[in-house]
Amino acid sequence: MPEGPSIVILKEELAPFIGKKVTAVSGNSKIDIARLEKKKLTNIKSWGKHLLLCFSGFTVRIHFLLFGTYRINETKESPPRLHLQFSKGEINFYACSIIIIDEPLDERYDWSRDVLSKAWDPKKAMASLNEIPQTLVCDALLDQDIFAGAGNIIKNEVLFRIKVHPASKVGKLPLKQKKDLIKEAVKYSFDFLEWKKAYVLKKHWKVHTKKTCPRCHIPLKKEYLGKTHRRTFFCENCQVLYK
DNA sequence: ATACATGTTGGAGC
DNA sequence: GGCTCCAACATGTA
Repeated sequence: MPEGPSIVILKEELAPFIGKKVTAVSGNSKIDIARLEKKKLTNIKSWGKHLLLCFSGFTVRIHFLLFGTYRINETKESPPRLHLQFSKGEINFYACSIIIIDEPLDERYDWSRDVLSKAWDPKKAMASLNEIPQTLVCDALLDQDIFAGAGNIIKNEVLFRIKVHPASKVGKLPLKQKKDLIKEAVKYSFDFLEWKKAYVLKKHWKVHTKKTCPRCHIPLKKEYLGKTHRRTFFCENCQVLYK
């Protein structure tokens, strides 16, 4: 479910509920659910993998982690973490992390860090990368403070596209590769978005979950790299190790 | 059917 | 304080 583009798709799917009043609310979330009762959903935003349901004076933040799911105008067997009933239609969230944010969102979120935001600022990303020369690029791409919304699929595909080995140190990357990293993190995220919408995302994976390099046809490596130990697919031949 | 996976947090230990 | 490791959460898929 997660990765930023999937959240953007959800945000778009939920747009018809903006301006509508919550007529009933329930769920097993530990947040003070009653606060949503009779409140109008004023807006829906996203920041990276965060879905933000805006109400007057507070925001409900949904994070789907690894297993979270949702249903719009239908339900699943399992009890919803949060059920929002409207006079026409309903939204159900399952197995996700939910919190209420009481401060203004602009104080909590730096929109220029969201790879899918219009406010995305590549210069800030470059400045952040320059502060972490010892970090491996596979970890840097998953750093939500730098590339909010990028996930493990995006990580693997971006590094293959720019021909950089995941265990390369950020500080050892030539300027060209660093610029490519930033540019492709955004570009691939938008490709991901379009492919996901068209239900053809997996078809376009070059290395993620793959066995053979589509470029040179040797077997791909699958290793658990970086401090996050997330599975990493790469081609030893096509992706240069800068260390 | 057992293990794993598009993710994050908090706590322990060093 | 910072870093790493680990458990916890929870569910569809192979």
